Amino acid sequence: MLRMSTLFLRTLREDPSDAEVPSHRLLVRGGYIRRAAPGGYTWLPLGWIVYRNVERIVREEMDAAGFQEVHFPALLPREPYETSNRWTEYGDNLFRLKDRRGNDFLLAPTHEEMFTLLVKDLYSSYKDLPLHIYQIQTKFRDEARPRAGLLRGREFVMKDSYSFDIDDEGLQRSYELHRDAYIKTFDRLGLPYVIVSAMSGAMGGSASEEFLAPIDVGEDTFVRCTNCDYAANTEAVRVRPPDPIAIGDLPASRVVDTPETPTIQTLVDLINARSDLRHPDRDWTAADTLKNVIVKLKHPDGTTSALAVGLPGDREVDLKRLEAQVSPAEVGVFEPEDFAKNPALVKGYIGPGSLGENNSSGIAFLVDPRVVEGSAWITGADTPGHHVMHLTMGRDFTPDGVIEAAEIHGGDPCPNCGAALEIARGIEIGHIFQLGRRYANALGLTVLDQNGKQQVVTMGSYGIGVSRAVAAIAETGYDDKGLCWPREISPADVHIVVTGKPTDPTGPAAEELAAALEVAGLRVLLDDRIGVSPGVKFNDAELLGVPTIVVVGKGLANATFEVKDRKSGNRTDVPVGEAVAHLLDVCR
RNA sequence: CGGAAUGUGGCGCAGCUUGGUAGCGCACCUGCUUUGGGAGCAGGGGGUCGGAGGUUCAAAUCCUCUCAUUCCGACCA
Repeated sequence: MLRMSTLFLRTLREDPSDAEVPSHRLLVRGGYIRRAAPGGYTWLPLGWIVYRNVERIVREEMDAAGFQEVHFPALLPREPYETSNRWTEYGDNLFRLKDRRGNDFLLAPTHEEMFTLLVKDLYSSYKDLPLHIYQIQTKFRDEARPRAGLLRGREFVMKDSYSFDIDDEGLQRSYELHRDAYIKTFDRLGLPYVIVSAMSGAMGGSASEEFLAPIDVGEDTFVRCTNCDYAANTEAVRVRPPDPIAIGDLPASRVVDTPETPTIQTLVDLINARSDLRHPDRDWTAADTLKNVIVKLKHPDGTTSALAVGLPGDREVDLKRLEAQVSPAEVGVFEPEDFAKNPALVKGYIGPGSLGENNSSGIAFLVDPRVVEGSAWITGADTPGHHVMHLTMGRDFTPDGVIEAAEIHGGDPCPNCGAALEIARGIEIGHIFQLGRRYANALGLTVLDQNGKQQVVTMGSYGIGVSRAVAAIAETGYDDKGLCWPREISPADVHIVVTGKPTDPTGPAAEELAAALEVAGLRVLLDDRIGVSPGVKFNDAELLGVPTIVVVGKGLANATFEVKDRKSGNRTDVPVGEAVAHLLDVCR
């Protein structure tokens, strides 16, 4: 039994000034966590109970799926990460340190290498596969900007699992197995989620999905269809291209004099104002123009190259989407001195005439999927003060390829069904993906197949942010009074509030109830503090967020307890004699 | 890494412009009263004002440097 009189807890009446998001604010105010370092939090007794409840559910679901738990050190030597090239690729996000002999170590940000090596160490036959192993471990990432309390820390707990299969079909089955296990886990945690297709990013590999809890304070942007079940991370959205247009007798392209039109808007205004250029049926819009943006790609080997992206003028380049396409290269700004080095580029009037590997600039020219064969555009004429109209793809220019780099707008058509997409934010609570053979290849994980031949093992990698899930759960269930935990997560089933004078019979009655509930198997938090006013106790109970609150007070004169549901606020007077049965009913 | 803000008892803040005994609310301790929605009265403990250097008879306050934190952006399995 938890007793408020002795619990290591101090609730705060006011919000801490450094906490912005609700979960962070309420977890600190309610005495669940305390900040110990930037991006690092101490779990206080109530918080630790909540954390362990989440961890237990995750573990039970992994075990139920037949996965086996192992546990690695967080402190690891450099070599395996050197071999997989992540000692370099992880960059500044890796916590690095040296031992007394000057050898390099790291605090693991994730454990693909170690799992791969462990399996290599023990297994050597296809008969041993498939294998699914996991751990629940503290991870370290030197985030440039930790924020939002537990949502993005530099030290956090993650459940990471790995699957090992002999072939792609096996990997697919392992992936599905994990997907199902994740669905069960998040359902049990009471977390709402959307499964979105995602990019695999720096991890390498192919198929990848994220579980996002749709919450506005989340850092991930995703789209979902208002009609069908399509959902995707914005990086992973594939634009639905329009049908190609027969070129036939489309108007010939024509260069027009457009002085003082360095921006899309000034250009559109000018051509709409000129009778000889006006569209016969409607006004021209920014979407009729083709904007050509030059970026600089920084490759991992240190070299740079230029890339031109052509996209409808009503859209900006979405850097995240672009980077996901060009990864592992990074995207940088094409500086004025870069322009100076390439005289074929006329700033403000760049067009397909100069772009492309075989044209004057020599810069690779990739276009948005909306730029289909037969589509006609108003775009730069590569001469100062001039644009070209009716420039038609497939007739007047041919780009080097297609790239998904334009920003996604709410209302864009769904790639599946064509209905409108909506944009939402979410917290990434889980990520599953098919790693493939990257790590197995790098670290030499092979097994003998039926024919006695060495085969490289294919892997899947699956993560749940356990400490982040605590915050996400807090984030999905709170109100202006405080937290509201799902029962299985809550630090207790019942929070008993005792009111009245110390000499009143309420104290002993509450003790008796608490003891009886414990015997019945319920977890009890008893506010037995003496001399604390009822208002303080009520407010603390609501702040702490135990799902069922029992008030032992005035009603006792009529032999009743008051039972309150934290979430709905509904109150019921229950006769003392029926209280245990009633509460068991409520809590089970 | 760019932009902005903030560092004063456990928490929230004032004081800084115009240098002169470090203050308020909450929390904490003692006593009495109070006890169904963050009680009252009285008394009390706790802070070298983020750090270093400088100016000055005198620095929380002015100057320089520095560190840290938070927010926005960039970055991020």
